[in-house]
Amino acid sequence: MGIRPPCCDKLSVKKGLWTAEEDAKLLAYVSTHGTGNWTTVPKKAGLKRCGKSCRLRWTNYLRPNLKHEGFSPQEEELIVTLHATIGSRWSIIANQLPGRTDNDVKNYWNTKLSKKLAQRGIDPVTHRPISEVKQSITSLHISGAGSVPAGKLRPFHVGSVNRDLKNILFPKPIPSPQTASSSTSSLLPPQPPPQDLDWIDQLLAEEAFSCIDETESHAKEASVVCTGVKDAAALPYVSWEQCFGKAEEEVVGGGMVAGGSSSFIDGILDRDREIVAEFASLLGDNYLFN
DNA sequence: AATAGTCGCAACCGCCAGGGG
DNA sequence: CCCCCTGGCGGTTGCGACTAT
Repeated sequence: MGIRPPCCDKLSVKKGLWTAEEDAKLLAYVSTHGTGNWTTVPKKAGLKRCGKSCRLRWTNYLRPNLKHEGFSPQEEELIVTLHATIGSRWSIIANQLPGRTDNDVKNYWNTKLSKKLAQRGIDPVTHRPISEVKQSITSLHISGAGSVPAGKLRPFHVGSVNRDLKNILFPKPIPSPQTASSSTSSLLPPQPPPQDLDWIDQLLAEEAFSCIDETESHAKEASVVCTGVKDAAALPYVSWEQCFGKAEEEVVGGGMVAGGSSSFIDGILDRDREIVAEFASLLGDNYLFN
């Protein structure tokens, strides 16, 4: 890779905050001539700025119909939901928020939302409970090769912040009557989170809800692994701690748990493919996997 | 009142993809 | 097909405003 030439003559270009006069010049020029070729805009508008800087100033601040007030709870919800789903693709997220720019959304995420999530014990990167993320990291260290027991892998989880979107992406299976009424189980039957919580509380409540739900099914899977009995339905219920304890011993001992286990990275990649497929319309065809 | 620390936003930087010659 | 230019994007930094000591 060669050294890229600068996008403009940096020595004669002004940097830093824009003055009201510069804003007025840029606004006046773009209002009458449109944006067109940004590299020629500063010269034609009488500005000692880089074209790139002009474009940024226009799109992030001067463009009409931009919102300059704080983010509403509904906008917060949407940002968190979309970030949980597609990650830090700020331009795509911003496109779903009329009047907001990618820079706005990115700044708001970095300064407010990520901290808010972290304070509530949610990892802002994975949107999973921090304790669970730490445990996954510990497991990675234990296994060394990057493999984790089956139960350690949970699907990438989206909170309840946008129910319509979430129901499309992650339809929750209706609990079977058997599961729902299993009063003999040492685990409480899964209860849907109450509807009157704020979005972060709901996020936490659903995390707990899904942990219970998935822990039970993973325990069944692990039972098969631990006991060697193929038909999970025929097995007596074995607690998750029992099974995972045994599985972890095998991992520590150098052996990998057979069946039902998968690579941590593979799990992430698989989920990523699913997400990309679901959001193909937003991401464009280039992101589709063959 | 002075200083240090923190926060939030605007802007910059470097990389990449796409289009045109 | 290759090269160059431009626009777009995400990560990072700079700096003023605010708060705590």
